[in-house]
Amino acid sequence: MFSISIKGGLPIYEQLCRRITELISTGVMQKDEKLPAVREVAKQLGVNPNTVQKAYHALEQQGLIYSVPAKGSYVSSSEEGVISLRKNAMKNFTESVKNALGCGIERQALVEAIDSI
Amino acid sequence: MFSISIKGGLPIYEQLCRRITELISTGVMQKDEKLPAVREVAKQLGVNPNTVQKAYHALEQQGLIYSVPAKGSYVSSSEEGVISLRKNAMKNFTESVKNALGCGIERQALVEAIDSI
Amino acid sequence: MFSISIKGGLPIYEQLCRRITELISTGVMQKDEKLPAVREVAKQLGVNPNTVQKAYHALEQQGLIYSVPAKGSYVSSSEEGVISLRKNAMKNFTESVKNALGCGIERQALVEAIDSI
Amino acid sequence: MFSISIKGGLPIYEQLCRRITELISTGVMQKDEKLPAVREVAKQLGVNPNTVQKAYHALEQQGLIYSVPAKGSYVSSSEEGVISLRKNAMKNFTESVKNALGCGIERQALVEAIDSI
DNA sequence: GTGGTCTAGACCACG
DNA sequence: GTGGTCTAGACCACT
Repeated sequence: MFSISIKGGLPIYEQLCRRITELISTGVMQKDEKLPAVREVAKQLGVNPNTVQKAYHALEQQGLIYSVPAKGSYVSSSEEGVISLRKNAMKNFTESVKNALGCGIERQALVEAIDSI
Repeated sequence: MFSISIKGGLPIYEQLCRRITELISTGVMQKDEKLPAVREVAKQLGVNPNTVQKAYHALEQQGLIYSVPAKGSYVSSSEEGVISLRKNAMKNFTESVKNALGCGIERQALVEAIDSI
Repeated sequence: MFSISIKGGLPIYEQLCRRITELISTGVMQKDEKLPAVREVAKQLGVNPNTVQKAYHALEQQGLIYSVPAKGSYVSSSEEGVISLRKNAMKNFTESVKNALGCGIERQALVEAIDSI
Repeated sequence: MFSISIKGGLPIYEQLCRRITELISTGVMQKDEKLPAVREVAKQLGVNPNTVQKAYHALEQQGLIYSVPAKGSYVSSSEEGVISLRKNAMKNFTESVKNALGCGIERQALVEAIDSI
């Protein structure tokens, strides 16, 4: 279901967060859909349950999912979820803009790049 | 000359790299211009000289600066480094734009975000 | 009759206890009034009968309700329970007020917060 | 420096969070003051370092402290810190108000209770 | 069987 | 020595 790459330096739990975030933002996982159990994901990836738990916990604090003890974890009802996603997306965006401007790329070039997508 | 913020989680040597990269790519520092001495920067920022050395070393490997033993470090004359940086920045930028659009953020909002920086 | 939200992390039996406590303390349920049967509540909420049973048992130990075997559960006639509840609520309240004032929040803001509920 | 009680059912990391929050909100710990190292606290309390780390991490996400890898953890410069504290205090406050109202306590009684503190 | 918490100990990058 | 991440395995409350 999920795939991770040990190399890349990125923490495993971070990779999980991004992958799940991607699945939610692209609509592959619908709201209130159940996520696979912590232990199941851990076993499938050959990873420690704590690592998966950490990812789920982080996603819950972002408002993307909610966990019900003894029941499971579910995709958040898209009110909070979308807000959180957009907030995060804007943060990444502004960061990349700062970086681009810092490299001498002009504003107009960025605007054109947006329109060409 | 340089300023760092100990907060933010970003390693100090990374911050130094980015700052110097910015100064070079924006033309504030011209080619063959001498960079301040490692010890001077370290003293001014109150950080360990090893940290500054690490930043200079990383920049040298990127081809952005070159070191002359017993003389100092200078801005590299080749423009390969800057071109590579811009290419990378544009890649990150387009990626973040795709992500933002995928979350339902509108183009206009992105353009406004650029102008507000 | 009762409604629960599977979110929020709060155990279902806890939610039941609070809801019933609320109904009793606000006078919606009068003394010696019969509570709905365990199985009925369970079926209606789609939860395990054991969960409802646990809630009723906890309330009985608090003295808020009493059970007649093979008949059902009824609101207790004694007002000790309610008094104890109010005492506890006031304790929590004053504690949160002290905390809020300690953070620099003004009295007026607290009063307004009360009125906006 | 810190003291915890195993009993009480409250998770250890939660107790740590509350204790540190208290120390900050009461002004015992000033802004940019260094918190004791994760391992040090763990050793002193006879608790696992991970547990302390969890508490520090939670406090960091709340904006109450900030951690600098390889340097230490520090009390957040009181801009974010106070905001976070007030936000949390108001949350607790409204919760206790709802609880009190649910027990049949009247608004006026709550207002009087505030003024008597 | 589920999520949540905890222990015991390890490795890493960084300063 | 510091925070950050990870493993291996355990116990608990709840459904």
